[in-house]
Amino acid sequence: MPTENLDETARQILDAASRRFLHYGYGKTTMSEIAKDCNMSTGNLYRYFPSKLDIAEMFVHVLRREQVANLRAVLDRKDLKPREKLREFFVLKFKIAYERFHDKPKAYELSSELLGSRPKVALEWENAEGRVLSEILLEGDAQGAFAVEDPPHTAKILLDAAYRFTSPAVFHEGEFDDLATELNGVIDLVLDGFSWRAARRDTDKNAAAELPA
Amino acid sequence: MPTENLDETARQILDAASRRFLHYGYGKTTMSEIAKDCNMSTGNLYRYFPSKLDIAEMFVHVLRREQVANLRAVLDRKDLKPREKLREFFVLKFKIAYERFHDKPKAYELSSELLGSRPKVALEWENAEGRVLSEILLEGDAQGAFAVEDPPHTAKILLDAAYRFTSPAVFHEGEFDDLATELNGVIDLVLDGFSWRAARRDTDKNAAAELPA
DNA sequence: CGATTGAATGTTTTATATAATGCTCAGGAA
DNA sequence: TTCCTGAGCATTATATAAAACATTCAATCG
Repeated sequence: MPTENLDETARQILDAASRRFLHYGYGKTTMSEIAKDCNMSTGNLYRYFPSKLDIAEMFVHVLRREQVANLRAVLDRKDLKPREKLREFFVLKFKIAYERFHDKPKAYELSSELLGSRPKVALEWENAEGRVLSEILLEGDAQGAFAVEDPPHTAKILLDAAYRFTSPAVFHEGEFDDLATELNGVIDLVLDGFSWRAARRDTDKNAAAELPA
Repeated sequence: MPTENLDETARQILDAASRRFLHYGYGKTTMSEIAKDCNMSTGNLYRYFPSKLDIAEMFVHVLRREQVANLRAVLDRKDLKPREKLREFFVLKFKIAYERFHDKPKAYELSSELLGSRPKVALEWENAEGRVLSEILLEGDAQGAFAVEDPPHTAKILLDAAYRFTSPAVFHEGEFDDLATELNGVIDLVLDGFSWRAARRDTDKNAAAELPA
């Protein structure tokens, strides 16, 4: 699992910075500390990263890649039917958001800081996850579990509906189990919506078969 | 429409404070300014309100009452069917949240300030709106449009699903029309979910009728 | 010549001093 | 007794000075 296609020195810098970011937070780690950890001067850091913020961006980029990979793994599970995959996708996304907020406050602080000054990063993130979700929808559609005409659009709708539970920007105050129960309630309703659409598509198909132009 | 069952003097104080809150924001209005507007001393303010924050709380309480009344008005509209009422409820709630964020930044600031130190206020708010939504669901259930076993619980689920668009805590960056379109997409899916549940309940009923124990 | 350094620079954070503000209360007016 | 005042106290916010910081670049190294 190669971290990135990065120079050896750049990797070293990123590792040192990552350790400090996680332990002390973005604001409390200085460039000279990172440089000292790497036994080099501050000036040299700038040969590998344009700025401190770019180191942070690379840091969350790595985190994000892991998360998207975890979400994509749901797609490959043979033991789950499409509807179960959909549910698992959102429960996992919720878990990730909840844990990061509660167990890794420094990573949360870093994300906030970054998203404030680099809004594009959030968009890329959403798109990457939207693509995974679209694939789940497409697979489910092929197997007749969903009736999805425009997977990317429907994926967006679903991400909206689960926003409360999965957005890194929302403050999660309740207990994990309580929130998870509510999220499952939302998913139940959404899945029933898909059931209705699938059933209606079938009746339309039958009607078309009975009345060929 | 009596503002509150408040003392005349208390009303005067609340009015003066409200004007300043809206114009200058909570942080930039001082107790002595409010007192001066009312031609009284600062000390006297405390005979009517325990603290500045309590004046603010009363202020948002009044705002909230208006909003909940507007939402409740949807319930009484004779020209709308239950499903349309449900959609109108959420579109209106979205409008309120969007406009307050964009057109009344001071009121938004005040809400944030208050919700930070008085979390209970937010809960009361949610509950009041949940009650209105429950009534819509109950009415729709009676007319066969929805199949809702536990209206308060389902109301919570629905508020969760629309959280992205209706929460006063979420930053609304997109265009109004784009967000409204997405919200309607969520509602479409949710309504299809209700259609499925209603249809399923009917078949269950028929099955029970055909097989009387 | 590419890689690295570390002092110099302008900006941002932080520490400190100062002013403003929320709130209390002993007393006065009605 | 009820309502109100306004100076005084403790706290919070603002302005200012000092320190730390991110970033640059001419000079050095291998």
